[in-house]
Amino acid sequence: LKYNSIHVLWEEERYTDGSKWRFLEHKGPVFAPPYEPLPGNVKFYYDGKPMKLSALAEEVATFFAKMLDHEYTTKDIFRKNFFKDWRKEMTSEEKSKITDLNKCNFSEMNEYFKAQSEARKQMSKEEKQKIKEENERLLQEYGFCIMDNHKERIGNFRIEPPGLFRGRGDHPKMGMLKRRIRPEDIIINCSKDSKHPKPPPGTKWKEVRHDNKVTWLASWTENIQGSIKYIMLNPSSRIKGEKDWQKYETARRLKKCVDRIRNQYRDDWKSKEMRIRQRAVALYFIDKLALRAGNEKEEGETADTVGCCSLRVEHIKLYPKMDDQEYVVEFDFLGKDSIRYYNKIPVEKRVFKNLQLFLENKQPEDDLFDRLNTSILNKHLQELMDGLTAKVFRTYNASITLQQQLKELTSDDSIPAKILSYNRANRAVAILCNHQRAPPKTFEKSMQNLQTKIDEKQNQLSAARKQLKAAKADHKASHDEKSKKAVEVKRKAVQRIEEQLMKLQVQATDREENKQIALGTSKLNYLDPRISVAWCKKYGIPIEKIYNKTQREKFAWAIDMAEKDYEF
DNA sequence: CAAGTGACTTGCCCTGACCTGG
DNA sequence: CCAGGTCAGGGCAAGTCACTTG
Repeated sequence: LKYNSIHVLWEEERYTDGSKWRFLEHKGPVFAPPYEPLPGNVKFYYDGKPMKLSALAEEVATFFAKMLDHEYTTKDIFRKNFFKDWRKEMTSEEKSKITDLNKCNFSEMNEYFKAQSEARKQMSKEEKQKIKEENERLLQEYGFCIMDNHKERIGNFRIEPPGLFRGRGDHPKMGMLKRRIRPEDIIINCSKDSKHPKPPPGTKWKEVRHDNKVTWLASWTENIQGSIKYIMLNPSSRIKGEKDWQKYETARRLKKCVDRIRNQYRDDWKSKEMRIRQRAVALYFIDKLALRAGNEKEEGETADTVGCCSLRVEHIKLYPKMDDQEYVVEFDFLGKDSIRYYNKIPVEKRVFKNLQLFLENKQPEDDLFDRLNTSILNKHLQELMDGLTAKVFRTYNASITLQQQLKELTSDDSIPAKILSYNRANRAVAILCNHQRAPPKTFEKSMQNLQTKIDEKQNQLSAARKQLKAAKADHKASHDEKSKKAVEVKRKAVQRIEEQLMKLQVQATDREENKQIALGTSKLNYLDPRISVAWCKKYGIPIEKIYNKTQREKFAWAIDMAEKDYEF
């Protein structure tokens, strides 16, 4: 019954004036719990002597003490930033006394927190249940809002607690104090005719506004980068789902005109104008390698990372010949989240010659594409196709790769084997997008455990086979019904063990191949879920094998829409 | 245009709840 | 029942991109 389906509802409810909702009511955010001073017996020592800290100074000290086991606290920049910000919270007396972080001893505090977390783990079932219930109550009260005619789950209704900023990679601001957010910092967004959220007793909101051109419910400005943080809805909400759907529809429109665009940029490699050649080579990289756009960043404010448009001379090396390949480009740079991108690829001669040209008379730290930035590139893309931006290529190439790989890899085999194929297709996309993860700390061990299980299963199998053989021999000798039955039983047993063994082996392969690759990001953000839904329907795979509960909620629209013949 | 602002998506990591096997 | 392992979900940092401002 299409009448009932989600996208029909969406079509009906879409506003044409850029407004995102008519009615919005919520309870406001949940604030971080207030600071609880340390018990008197837990001491901070300066220069070997115990020292009682003022509440504010103590609170900031505990942030550091909690992280003592972390590598961060050994880093110079982290320590320097922390100490500077900590001193700002000290009384003048403390400030004059505490002048050297190396003389600070937080270990008692650190042990106290460790003991606390240990105690939390040791809590009785009843105590744990009570906490769970309290969390559930908070979720029910603050975790939902009404947007237009729907009750929707809020994504993050808790305000971030104060603490020490941990940037990724070589971040110049690591260790700085993230200050506590108060009601006076919060802007509330809701509709005029709703019941407005109440600030905690004795406090005020910074502002209450009624802006239905945006989707957020509350916002505040954080003090590290001065950027705005938002409270928004959960991915399962209409407003997020609809946007997600649109994203994939844009990518599908790119599919229709990608040949034209590719021909265009290949032509542009020959342009008389440098800026056009640069634009064309950059677009080629974005398309072929799924690189990110690469906005400029403020130097010294963040870690030094780049994307396509911000690549520097030092990030690529050119090899006219390498092994048996010609015109090889070697990329080596830190991308988003300071994840290393390393790749060697052969390119077309024209691209290679252009790159040589771009490199002429430049220093390693100069921009590779000095006549290009993301704004220029996206303006160009917008002219090529309505709604086209650099990141659409990532979405398009990721989704089309999944679809192709599924066609290629799906075997006429058992369900576990099919799921391995799915994971491999997913993995191809993750590799394309360079989605990496740190190998899990328990990786080696868990591989070993799995291997042990496989060995055991193999022993079981040979034992079962022996028994089957014996039973067959027995039957040959006696030819009676009873022995015939015994053979059948043994045969079944062998079959079952074989299946179990196969399952374990598939699992081991999958895990090994996945050691340093993160599948989650592409699954959640780049792969048109309708491709996966269609694949499940086509091969009779239960959707639960591919998407867990949260993912099924996020992709409810796709599960509702896609039939087995869906084509991206 | 350059720089700044705002809104929204994408990304990796950690924690703690849950599950399983001994 | 407990210890150990796994995995979902939360947390929040770091991108993209449109738009405004000078």
